[in-house]
Amino acid sequence: MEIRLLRAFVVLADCLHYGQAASRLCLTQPALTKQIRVLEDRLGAPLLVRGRHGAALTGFGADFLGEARELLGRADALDERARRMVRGEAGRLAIGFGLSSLQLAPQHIAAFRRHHPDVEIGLEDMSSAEQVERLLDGRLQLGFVRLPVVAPLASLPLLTDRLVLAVGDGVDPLRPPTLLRLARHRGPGLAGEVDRLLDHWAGQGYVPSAVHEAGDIQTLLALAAAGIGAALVPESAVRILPPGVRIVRPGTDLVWQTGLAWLPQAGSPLRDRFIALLR
Amino acid sequence: MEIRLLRAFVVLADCLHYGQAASRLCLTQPALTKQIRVLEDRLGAPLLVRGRHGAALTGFGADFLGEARELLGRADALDERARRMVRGEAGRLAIGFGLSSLQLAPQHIAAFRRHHPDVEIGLEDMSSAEQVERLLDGRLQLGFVRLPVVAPLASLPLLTDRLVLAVGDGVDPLRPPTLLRLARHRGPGLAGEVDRLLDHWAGQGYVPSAVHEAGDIQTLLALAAAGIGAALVPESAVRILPPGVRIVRPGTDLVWQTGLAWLPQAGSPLRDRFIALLR
DNA sequence: GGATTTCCATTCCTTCAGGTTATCACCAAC
DNA sequence: GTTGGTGATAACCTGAAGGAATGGAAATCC
Repeated sequence: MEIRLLRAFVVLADCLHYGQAASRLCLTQPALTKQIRVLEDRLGAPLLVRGRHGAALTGFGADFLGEARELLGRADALDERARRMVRGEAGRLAIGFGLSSLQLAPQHIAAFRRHHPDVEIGLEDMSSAEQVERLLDGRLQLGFVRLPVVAPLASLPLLTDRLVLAVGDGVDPLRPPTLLRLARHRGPGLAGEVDRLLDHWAGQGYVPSAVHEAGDIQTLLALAAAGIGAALVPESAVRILPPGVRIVRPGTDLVWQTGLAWLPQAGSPLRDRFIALLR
Repeated sequence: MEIRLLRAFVVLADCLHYGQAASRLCLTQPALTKQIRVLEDRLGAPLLVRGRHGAALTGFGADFLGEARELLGRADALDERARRMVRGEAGRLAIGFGLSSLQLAPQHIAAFRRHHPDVEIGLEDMSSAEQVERLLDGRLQLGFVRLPVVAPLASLPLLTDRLVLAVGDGVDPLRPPTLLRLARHRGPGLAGEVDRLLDHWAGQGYVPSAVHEAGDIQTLLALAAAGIGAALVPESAVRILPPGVRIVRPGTDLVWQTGLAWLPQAGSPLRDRFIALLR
């Protein structure tokens, strides 16, 4: 089923006059005659009866006309949609986000959706490490992740969380027996700050006896409350502080940034618009 | 948007290998390469990135793939549907029916629909005269009408109604003052029978003083009940006989047939199937 | 590390589908 | 009869689409 033939037929059915239809199609009349004959041959039945004054649709022609119009409309819509996809006004954007970006992602995504209602946004909830993996293999175009991100990825910092120490009663925040930190896979950016803290302590002649990991911040705080040690947590965690735990600034400034990450070489105008909107 | 290019792209996106895709399309690899490049040029953006081991979709390519598949599916469906239209298994059938065929049309249409579920049937309620007009100009393919029908139309008798006289108390059914008949435009076949009745009466030396027309049978019967005269009605009208009216056979056999009518030269396999089913 | 394989791009050539011009055939209206 | 309008046909031309052969770069294999 060639679009060209359908278009010829639909225009001809509109004016029921080969000459006029041909000029509307920017063709000559014999060319149109041929196209219609080809279409009729392919279908195996006549679409029009040629009278002396113009042509008239056959019953089959009338039935077929509706279907042809339908398909043509969809073909044109696809053309238009493709153009908009190229310009970055339509398409699909797969965006990852995690617990760390719960305050961040929704508002930005909502803003983007307001500007680009035709863009289908696929939101996928996963850890920063998973997001990085999927950004690298292309399953994700954008991710709200803990910064920094590794080499081929680019990023835009959006939110800076100060890191603080949470300690239970009776624990010396400056020399805690154990340092409690979030598991490595939950936040790639944390490692550097942990090292900076340990270096800072080492400079003061102190080395904690152990570094423990936990999978989420609630667990870290619970361990701190039990007097196990000092938990290195983002300052925003004060909202979920259990009783008997207090917040202490470490001796050195430690930060944990959350931001948007992407793979620059996997360019997509849609993605670039999203980034531009956040800048 | 050429179907050919979309098909090439979709197949290529399926196997992500130019050689394999080309052979599936019954093409050589350079031809496919060219088609994809043409498509990319038209769209204005690359659909795939060519790696050393096969190709991979770009983000845009993946977005576009879904849309392309959609359109291709519809194009193929149109092909299939067109084939079935030609074979008379799909399409649209405009059928007229009137009050006179209320007992007739629904059951036949239901039977046809059972045999051909993909046929869209447009039912149009109108008088026999209107049906004839629309059959002649092609707006109707079939009509359940009073017979006989005029010259270029063909017909199939389906139901024979005996015509009887309905008279009120105190009216002589053999010499009624007035003959009450249905309006001419409501039943073309009635005129001949009316004439036969008048001839029959004339042969017996009787001529009614007037012939009155009414638009529907209820009115005719009401007039008869009022003693105006004798109403010539189909025998099936006994079901709606008002009190004080009795049925009398006229001295001669008068019939009124209902049947299916169509315009033979406006052939349509669908229509022919409908007719064949009733034969 | 060179030979081989794999896979896509390029080049060149052929073919034929699709277009144009010119003309014909037919009917209707004047 | 003539003229005008309409679609069909014929002859020809162009260029788009496909095929064969080749190129070239990465991966693979001894």
